Amino acid sequence: MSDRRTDKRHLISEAAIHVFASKGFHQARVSDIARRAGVADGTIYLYFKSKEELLVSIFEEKMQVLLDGLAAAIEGLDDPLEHLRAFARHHFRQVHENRAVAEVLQVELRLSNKFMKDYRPEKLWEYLGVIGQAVRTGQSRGLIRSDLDPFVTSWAFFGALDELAMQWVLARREKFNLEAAAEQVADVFIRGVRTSPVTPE
Amino acid sequence: MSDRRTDKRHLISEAAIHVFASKGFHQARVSDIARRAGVADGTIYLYFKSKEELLVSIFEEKMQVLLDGLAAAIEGLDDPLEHLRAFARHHFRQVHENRAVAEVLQVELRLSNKFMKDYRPEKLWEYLGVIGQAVRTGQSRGLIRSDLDPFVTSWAFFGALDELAMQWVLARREKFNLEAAAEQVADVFIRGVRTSPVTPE
Amino acid sequence: MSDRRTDKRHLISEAAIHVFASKGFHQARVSDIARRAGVADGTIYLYFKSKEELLVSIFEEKMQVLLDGLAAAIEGLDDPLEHLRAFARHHFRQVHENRAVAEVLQVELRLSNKFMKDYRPEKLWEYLGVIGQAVRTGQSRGLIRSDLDPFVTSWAFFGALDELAMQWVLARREKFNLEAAAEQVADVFIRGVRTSPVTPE
Amino acid sequence: MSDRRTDKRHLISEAAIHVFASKGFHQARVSDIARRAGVADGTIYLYFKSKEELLVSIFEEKMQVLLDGLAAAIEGLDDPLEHLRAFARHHFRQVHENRAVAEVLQVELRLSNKFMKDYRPEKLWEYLGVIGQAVRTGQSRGLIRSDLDPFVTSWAFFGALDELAMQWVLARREKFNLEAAAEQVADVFIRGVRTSPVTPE
DNA sequence: AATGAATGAGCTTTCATTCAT
DNA sequence: AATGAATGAAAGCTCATTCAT
Repeated sequence: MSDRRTDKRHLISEAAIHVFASKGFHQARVSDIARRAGVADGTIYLYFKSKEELLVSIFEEKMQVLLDGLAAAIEGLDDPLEHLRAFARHHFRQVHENRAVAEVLQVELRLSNKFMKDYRPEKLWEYLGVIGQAVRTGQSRGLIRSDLDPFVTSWAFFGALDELAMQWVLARREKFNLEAAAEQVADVFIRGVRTSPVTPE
Repeated sequence: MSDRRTDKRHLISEAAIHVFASKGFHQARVSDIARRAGVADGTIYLYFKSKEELLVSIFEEKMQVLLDGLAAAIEGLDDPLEHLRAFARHHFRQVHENRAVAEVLQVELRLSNKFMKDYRPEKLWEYLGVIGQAVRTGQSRGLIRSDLDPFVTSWAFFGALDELAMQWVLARREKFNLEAAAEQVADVFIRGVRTSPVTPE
Repeated sequence: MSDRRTDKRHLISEAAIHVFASKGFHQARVSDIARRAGVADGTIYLYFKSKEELLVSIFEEKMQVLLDGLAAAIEGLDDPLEHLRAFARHHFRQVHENRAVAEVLQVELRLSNKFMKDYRPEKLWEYLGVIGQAVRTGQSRGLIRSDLDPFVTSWAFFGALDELAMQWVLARREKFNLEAAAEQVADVFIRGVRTSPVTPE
Repeated sequence: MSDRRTDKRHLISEAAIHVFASKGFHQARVSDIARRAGVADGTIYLYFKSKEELLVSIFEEKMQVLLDGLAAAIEGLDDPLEHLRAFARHHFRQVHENRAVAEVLQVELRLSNKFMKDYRPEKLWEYLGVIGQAVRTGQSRGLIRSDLDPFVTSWAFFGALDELAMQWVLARREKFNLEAAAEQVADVFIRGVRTSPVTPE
């Protein structure tokens, strides 16, 4: 049955997220994942081609969730500068709500980039594209400085968020408040990229 | 002989940088490094306790170079906002001049954080500390908004630079100009954090 | 299946006995054992934690066989002096019947004593205990000289048997008859330890 | 100079005895021996062909000392039965006086027998020969039972002594008195092998 | 579909020995 | 004679993946 397939696939996927998050991809053994999922080692290979594909699959799936949430988060917002703020809030909210997923995404982002030469993280590019689009829209409306490269700006913004997310995930005790950080980063970027002056506080 | 020891250690270290950069730490075999360095496998263990320690050693050494260069780059600059710009320029200049080292630092930053739970990348913190200090100085002089958390701001700024550096390193063809990117990121951040309004272009 | 597990474990164990016997523990490669057992190298580690544990396991198992056989051999014998003779006969019969096992036990006796500081060869002590018990019983019945230390006597008797067993195992051609040797050693000891005089031949 | 050669050779030899005794032959590293001897690793190879030859050399040298001492110990003793007692006393006295040497001899005796198939411990045979000669002399004089095989009797006697020596060496705390043990073992054997009856105590 | 026993390639590290100085 | 840096072969063990049941 398709449902059974989906259920078990999901079961394995969730187990993998937690194992990858706690031990890291390379340290995680397939048998660890199998045990946590309550299936036999071999069963994993009925649903995923390899350990690596399992990681990629998690990445794709969770990025899709991020993307869907992001679409909802910016829906109805007209001001492209507010898109940036919404992006930051949404990103950190997701990280906050699902730490394990966040950890795996960090790992995946890094490992896939460096080691899986073939793999193209297109979902990530799509995610980034939302920032790029906001920048381009802002520029065409005269709200954002036209001298900024949307590509550079997107990665810079995402990099800032991502690095903070990683630090938050790595820190055992909460060193800083994630929500407040989202506001600060968004605020700095919005001020930094907008064309109009801002009244000093 | 101290010279011989230093030479060979350096030889191995440089070989490792290139091997780690091209294959990644886990994929790199010790024998690859030995071959590239023109020494026997065992020789590596006369200079480094383990493959992992070799990675850490490269990280420490190169971070020290970064730190020394950074100190020179901000020397004589009074304006803390200019420290941020100098940091960005310096960081990207280093990445540009030594791509392989940059790749290893990316790997190290990521993997060490996740997998070498014990290791504390103090050199990195020191590096980050320069940004944090600039922020605090700017705040005390009324140049930088006092509502910003120096810790959050430091990681956000560094994250932006680091992500761009990684994208630049990963891109086979030059998708963007690193120097121009440094100016843009520095500019966005400086505008974003400063207290005084900026005349629109 | 319990049967399959037992079978394969036994298969590996037997292969190891022969490889250890012919090359010695240190010289024996795990892959030698695997090849002889007709399994893959890794399979061995499904049944034994390490090469060393494999050796210990063989020792324990074979000592248990020795112990069981010994119990049967002295059962029904009242005279403790006859226990000594039965011990010698039984020991040499086992050595004779299973030369490879004997060789491994020799190795084990030595290696475990010297190198595996933690391992306590309790089965061996139990084996020795049978001699000690015979001595103590003989002493309490006035059959064995009370000035003899049972501990010293046990090790001396066992040492005599063991040394002969080793010489017999080492000798390619049969230098001496093992059964006759058993009688002689037992006879010398029994005469040596008993209280009552023996009529000269 | 021959003296220098002899001195340094001896220095290395003594260092090796202690290292072999404390760690065992296989666990001992050549560099351990070199450090303890205060020479460079390579120097050892100016005096000994290999680590193994170093062990053999120690064995030969120390067995010669044993042999010389044994000759002195039985000199002037006419009664071959007393030769047995003298042998036991002498053997245990040597073990007692030089525990480290004893440990190495135990190891050597065992490991060389098993693993260095080519090596013939002729010094050991010579040592054993003293017991065998006493037995044969005793038999020709009618003091020792003629039904005993001198070869078997020699190895049995030596095995008894050797096993006790090993137990004594292995025991950290003194479990038993070595001198007393010598008397007991000698006494048991002498009673056991002699033709004439012994008055019960 | 599910199992899990079996596989076997792969890799870090050790250390006896060599040899240029 | 002495050194000790360098060598490089050797091997135990792991674990992703397969496949007979």
